[in-house]
Amino acid sequence: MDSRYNSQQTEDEIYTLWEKADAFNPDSVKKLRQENDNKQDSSTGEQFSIILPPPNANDPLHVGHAMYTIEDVLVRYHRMLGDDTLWLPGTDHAGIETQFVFEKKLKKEGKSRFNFDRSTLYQMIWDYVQENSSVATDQMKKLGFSLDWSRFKFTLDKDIVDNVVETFQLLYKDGLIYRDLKLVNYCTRCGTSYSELEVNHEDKIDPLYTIQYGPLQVSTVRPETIFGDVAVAINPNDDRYKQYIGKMIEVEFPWGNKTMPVIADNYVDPKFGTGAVKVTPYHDQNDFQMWETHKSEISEVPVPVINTSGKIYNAPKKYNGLGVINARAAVLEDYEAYKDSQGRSLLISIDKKYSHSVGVCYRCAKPIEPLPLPQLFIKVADSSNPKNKKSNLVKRALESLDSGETKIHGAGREKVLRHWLKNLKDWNISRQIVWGIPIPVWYKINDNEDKIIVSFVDKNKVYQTGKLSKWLETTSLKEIKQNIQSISADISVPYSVSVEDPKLTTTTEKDVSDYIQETDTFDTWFSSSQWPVATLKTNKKGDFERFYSTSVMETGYDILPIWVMRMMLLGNYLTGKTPFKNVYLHGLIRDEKGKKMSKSKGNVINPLEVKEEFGADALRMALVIRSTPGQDKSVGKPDFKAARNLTNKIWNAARFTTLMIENPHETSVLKNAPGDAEYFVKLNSIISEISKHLSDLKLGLAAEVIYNEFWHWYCDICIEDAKQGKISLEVLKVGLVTFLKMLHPFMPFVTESIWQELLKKNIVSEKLLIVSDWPTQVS
RNA sequence: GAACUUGUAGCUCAGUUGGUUAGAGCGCUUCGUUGACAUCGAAGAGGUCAGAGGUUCGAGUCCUCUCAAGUUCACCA
Repeated sequence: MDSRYNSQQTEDEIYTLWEKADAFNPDSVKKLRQENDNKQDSSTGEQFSIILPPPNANDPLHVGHAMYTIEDVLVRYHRMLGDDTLWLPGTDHAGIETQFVFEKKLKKEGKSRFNFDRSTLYQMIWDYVQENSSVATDQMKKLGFSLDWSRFKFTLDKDIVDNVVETFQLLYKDGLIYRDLKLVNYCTRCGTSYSELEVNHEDKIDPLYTIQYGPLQVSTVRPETIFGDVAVAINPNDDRYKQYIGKMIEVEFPWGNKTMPVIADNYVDPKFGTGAVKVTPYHDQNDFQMWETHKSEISEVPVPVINTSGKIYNAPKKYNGLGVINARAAVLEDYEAYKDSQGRSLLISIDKKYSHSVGVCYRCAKPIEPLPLPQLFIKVADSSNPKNKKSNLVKRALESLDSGETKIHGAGREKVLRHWLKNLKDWNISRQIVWGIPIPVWYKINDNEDKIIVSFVDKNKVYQTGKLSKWLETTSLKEIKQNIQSISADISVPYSVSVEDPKLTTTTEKDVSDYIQETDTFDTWFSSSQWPVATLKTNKKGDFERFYSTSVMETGYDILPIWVMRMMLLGNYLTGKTPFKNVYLHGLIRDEKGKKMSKSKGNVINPLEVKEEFGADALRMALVIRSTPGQDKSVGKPDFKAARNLTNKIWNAARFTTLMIENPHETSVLKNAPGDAEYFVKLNSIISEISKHLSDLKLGLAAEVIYNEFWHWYCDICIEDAKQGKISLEVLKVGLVTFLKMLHPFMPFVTESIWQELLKKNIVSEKLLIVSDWPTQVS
């Protein structure tokens, strides 16, 4: 053995050794363990399973992914204990993320998604993802993760897709799906709507304009939405304006006059601005709410004035087609120039330092546009049918927390989760992108041709959009369907939920369908939220019964609401059982100074680079040692270096112990030295301590204890004592074997590599450390 | 406005149901190549555990308040 441990030389070789033995597959581990030392079956009969949070299929790993180490430590520990252990890998299609990246690529080539019909675009993205799909999985192997690759799943695998669609149908049957025209959070750059969880809020300073509004004055930061106004609102207790309540007022605009009612609503804060608010139902959430409650007082039917491209429409001609920012400028310019009949300006004042918070796209940071779109929603807290316990998704999830069926590990995160669950709004699951699972909803065409807007690429590869009725005059339905980009059906159009065209199943006529399919796809998180159920149901027969509920879900606390919570909603709904008994939420990885990592700061750690320089074991140990769930963790070069030094220490301790056993000196005692009994007492207490910490999911502590005991007890004291014959070489060997086993989950490569050396020298008998027995009390 | 988290050695952090002289890594000082490891060993300096009060035989650990930092949510015409 060399005097130094060389991680580069051994790691790949060791991983191959495990893979060849099929040591990650629970179906072969039992046999492997028996063969390992020709022993009795030492299975515990317990089951232990973790579903890997699927990384994006087309992205390389970042440090956050290296935290999968936590899962690997648990899995390796339980495998050695003799539990029936599964760690199931997969990757995610990451709908919006991936399409966004792909569109960037198209843009570079001078193209856009509007050049392609849906199926062509889908195929292009598919190919693109396939090209990159092995990046993430290869990297996971480099870090030593003992994932059962034979059970690998991709979120767009056909069986997974079928499963997700089936869930949707179930939800629909249970009355938990509805289609409604609501204001959704729409990003006009990404071209899709988002759920409330995907909107970030940023503080911004924008001018606040106060304008004359009939006899009242109102303040707004968004004058461009003024075309969509249908009323003015004041607080019911505001004495200044009481006389106007319920009255119609005449409002003068630079482009003409309009009469509208004054409504009274408690939402209006009399102390803010002038105490009067213009009501634009289709472009502001609060206005929408006010409109809904005061519908009977407002005769005018609101119209949207901003479209999904962020352009003005349904406005006076000169403004139509302008982008939001340009429209704002144009409106202001006109206000500045305009004088009313008495020569006064309608623009009263401008507060240039007005600070407010603006919802922005989590993906591209562009301000979110609240737009009225018909979308599909999941009722998260349906109480209309108390008999059907399943139907209140939120309640079920809360119950599983109350009963302890689901335990949350992570400083204070359970409270956060409960808060989320209690305040959760219905979940918008429609996304206007191609890269995802198509929604199995079909709209009836007959009698609704005027209510369905279609966009498609025509014969000449030109993007066309308009009412279906208009296009059917010149183009066949078949052709439109083949080249479809998107459709938008009015909320009044009847629809069926079906995988196949509902008409085709009942008619003998070919291609004379009376239905057209929704072009929206599911929110990626809708499929992700079924991941523990779907991966096990679509895998080897019996896997679901064998491994569900899973033992641990380990992920970052940042996706607690967006993912973990939703898995609880749907997992419980689908199976009546929690998808995971424990949720382990790791903290964010920060740099050595405790600063957040970001590309602009240049302090991002690439796990693969760390692996190259210090070895995978060092990376793993540095991340796990002294980590606590829910708490952020700082790591930097000194930490990797310290952990790398540990690999070398282990290597040398093994080397030297072997040397002593093979060439005992005169001072050595082979067996029964005076200190042996006391030594065993200590060793036993270490074994119990480490085992307890690992069973309790206290990995940071387990790692720290084993580090200290190995280095400062075994190496510094025991080896020195053995040199002087205070303890025997026999027990020193037992100690080495025990420590290698306990270190293995954390540092699998160096320990297995030493083990193979010891095997050659007949110092150990079990053939593979990875499937060896976890140490029990020695005597 | 609210909730949550954090405050322990120069730095980054552990501290397991309250229980001897409060720990680690890095850094620092002084020694040291005697059968492995200098990616090492030995010895050592360094902490009124943010502050104040309380519960207790006993508090870094539990409770209350104060101060500070961070995160998230809500509102924003």
